Amino acid sequence: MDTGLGDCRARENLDRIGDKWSLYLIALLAEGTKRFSRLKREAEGISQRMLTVTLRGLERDGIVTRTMYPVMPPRVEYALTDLGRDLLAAVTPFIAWCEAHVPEIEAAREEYDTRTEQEAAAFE
Amino acid sequence: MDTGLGDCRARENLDRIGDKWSLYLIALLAEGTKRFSRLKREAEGISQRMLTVTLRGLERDGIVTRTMYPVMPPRVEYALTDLGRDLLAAVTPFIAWCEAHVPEIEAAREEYDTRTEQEAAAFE
DNA sequence: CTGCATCCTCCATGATACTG
DNA sequence: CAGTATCATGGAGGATGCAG
Repeated sequence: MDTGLGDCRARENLDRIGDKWSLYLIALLAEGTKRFSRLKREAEGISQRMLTVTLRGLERDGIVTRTMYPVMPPRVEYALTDLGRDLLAAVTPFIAWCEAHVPEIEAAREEYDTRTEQEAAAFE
Repeated sequence: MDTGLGDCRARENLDRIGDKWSLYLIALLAEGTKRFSRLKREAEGISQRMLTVTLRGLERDGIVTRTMYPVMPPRVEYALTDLGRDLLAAVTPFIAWCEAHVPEIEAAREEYDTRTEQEAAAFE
């Protein structure tokens, strides 16, 4: 089975998704065009700085568009591009997988942790 | 569109994939059971430490199995679990997306960079 | 061969304060 | 409102040496 992951390029793009906020913001923008302040509110826990930085990266990659209205106070709107929507669609199966297997994974972790603890104890 | 990403759990699992080596190793193991030294060879650029650390994490999450043969010299084999194979299948669309859109993304980056450079120059 | 311990570096992220 | 600038920091990851 060749997954194409040996290819450096696929791994580079993982970074676009793998950071802390990108996918989250993409998901929020999938609901429609939103302003900076709204994203700030809805992306729980994000700092202003990381919101700016992450949006810049997404804009640079052609995943979101940034529209600035020269009014006072400023108004800036962000929206997903077609590329961005495609991306989200491609990641959806993974998101579904996560939700489906969360209990399984947590169980595996607990089982692993208790098992290794016992081994550590037996070592005494 | 609800992507389920607001859910903290989905974002936690992104970490399992989003790190530097996990998905790479999963892809390599999709080709079949492999020994530590072989993974070390095939995962180009990985350090011994990160190979160990990453495999431990995957084992803990129930994504790979670790089988140790008590011989001299040691022989340890890693293999994907069913859960791991499921995971890889779920991520495949994303990998395909990456390969399909690499040129598009690189073009967007260049366009963005030259555009912002011009704006910076115009600011002088 | 496989893997742990140690040390070290760098970068992603966060906190805070300031600005058009 | 939507940023930018600055500083601080934790943790990911790499290098190296040792061990069973």
